[in-house]
Amino acid sequence: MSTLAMFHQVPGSHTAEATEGALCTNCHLKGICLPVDLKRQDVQRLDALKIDRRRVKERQHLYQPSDEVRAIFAVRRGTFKSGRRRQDETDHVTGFHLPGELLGLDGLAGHEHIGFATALDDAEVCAISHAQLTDLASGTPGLQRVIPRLLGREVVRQQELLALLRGKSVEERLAAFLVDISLRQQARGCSPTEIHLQMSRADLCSYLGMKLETVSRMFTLLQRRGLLVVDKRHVQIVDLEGLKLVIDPVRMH
Amino acid sequence: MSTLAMFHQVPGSHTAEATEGALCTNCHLKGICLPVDLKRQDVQRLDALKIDRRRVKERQHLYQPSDEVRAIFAVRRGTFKSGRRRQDETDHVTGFHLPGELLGLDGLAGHEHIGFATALDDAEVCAISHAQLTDLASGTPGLQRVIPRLLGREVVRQQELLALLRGKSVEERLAAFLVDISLRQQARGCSPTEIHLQMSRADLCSYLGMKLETVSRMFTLLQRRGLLVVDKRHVQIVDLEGLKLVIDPVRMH
DNA sequence: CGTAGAATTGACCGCGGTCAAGTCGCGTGG
DNA sequence: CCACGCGACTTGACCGCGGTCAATTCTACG
Repeated sequence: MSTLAMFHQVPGSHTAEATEGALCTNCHLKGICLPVDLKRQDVQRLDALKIDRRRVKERQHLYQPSDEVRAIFAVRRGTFKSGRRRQDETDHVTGFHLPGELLGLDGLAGHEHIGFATALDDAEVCAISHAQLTDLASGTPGLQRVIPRLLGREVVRQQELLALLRGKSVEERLAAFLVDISLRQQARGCSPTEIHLQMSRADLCSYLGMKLETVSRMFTLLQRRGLLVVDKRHVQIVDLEGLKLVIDPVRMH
Repeated sequence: MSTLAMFHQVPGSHTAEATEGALCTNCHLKGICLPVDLKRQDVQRLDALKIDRRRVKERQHLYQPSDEVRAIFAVRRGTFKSGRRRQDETDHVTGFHLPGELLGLDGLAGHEHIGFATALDDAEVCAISHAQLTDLASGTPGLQRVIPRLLGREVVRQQELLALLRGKSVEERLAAFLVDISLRQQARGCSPTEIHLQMSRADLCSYLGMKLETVSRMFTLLQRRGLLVVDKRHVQIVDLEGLKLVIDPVRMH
């Protein structure tokens, strides 16, 4: 039970990082980062984990393929792209990660990362080491389920993207992406209509499975229809409901 | 530590299911089902879990959307398809599961299944309940990592499919699928060249993100090239290396 | 200024979806 | 026994979406 001992200390008491105590309890992102039904006591126990903070500058990698897996990460500030490097050296983006979202869950499968995570702007992450994950697993019943939950969410997230790429036209895909970003911004208190895209068109087309020119064409198409106002990487959603209608067209056959 | 007590009993000793003792140790599928680096003692501890067996007949569901999540499953016999039901009532297949492979990991995200799993032929599964998963998490260090590992593998599996649908042509996708099945059959001691597809063309095209007619066309195309001999759902791979070359064409631009 | 990268726009065309007809195997019933 | 229907699969003709190639604009930066 020695691993549990650390849970019983008063948060922010006799540790060197006393000034950073109660990291999770005080974090404004905890509603996004953690499964919703976590009890307050459980969150307080998370504070006892001495979670490392790490800054990552724009265009720098948080991890790369074949890096040793040491931790999973939660974004505190900034935006990341994550994905996999194919054998032909081309990167395929499989996700964008806003503050409060997790990174590196695919690393849990083995000892080496098979993908990459890159900061799209100056960013900061919380790193939860493997040792700390083990502590979580040995913790109270409320905490034991945290890791499987988070990984389950990751699986679901991938399935959503899969469904997007399979059934939908390029226009529907871009609309779905914008609505998705809008909802995620809203979830963290940002405007659901004013979007500043941190990623390049190249990243976007890699993620959405289409060509750079097509992304461009679809932006202008949606703009022509009065759903968006696009100015480079700044996108203003004029008609959010109309955009949602684009995603699920009424197909009859 | 009470949850650990059951690990210390002798496998197959004083339990009602004595005749089924040492389920995992004696299972010929354990090399596929479990992470490879699991120690023999750890596998023996798994035997102490009273794992339920369950038969599922052809075309019957193992679980469906909105079913309560009670367990994850390992295929013992038969083949399953799994996927998600879209709001327009169409099913999208996201995976096929051969003996030794796991099912229902997406359910760990919440209390209700969001997808379905259906038997393609008469099948049998091992069901590992949530309570047993919790016991695993509290178990020895070797076992604590099992669940994150398996979920990590699931995430990776989805990423592979994602990459397949994104970058590849329909021809490359079908070739990749056949090579994948070939490798998985080989891993469980079956012939890597003689394949009997348990799934319909409709399931296949749903999985590969193309239309039924296109699947048919690609089968005949690969056959015309001398890579396959196709007879309904029986596929004989004539030139496995040639098939692998189809997957990764040398693109220069 | 000159150069490079990011983004947009246009012209062209091929892959793969759509529609339609045809084949094969199989169970059902007259 | 064949007729019939049904579902699974195949094959062919057509065409539209989106990829390819190329030119242009615009901003950033040295």
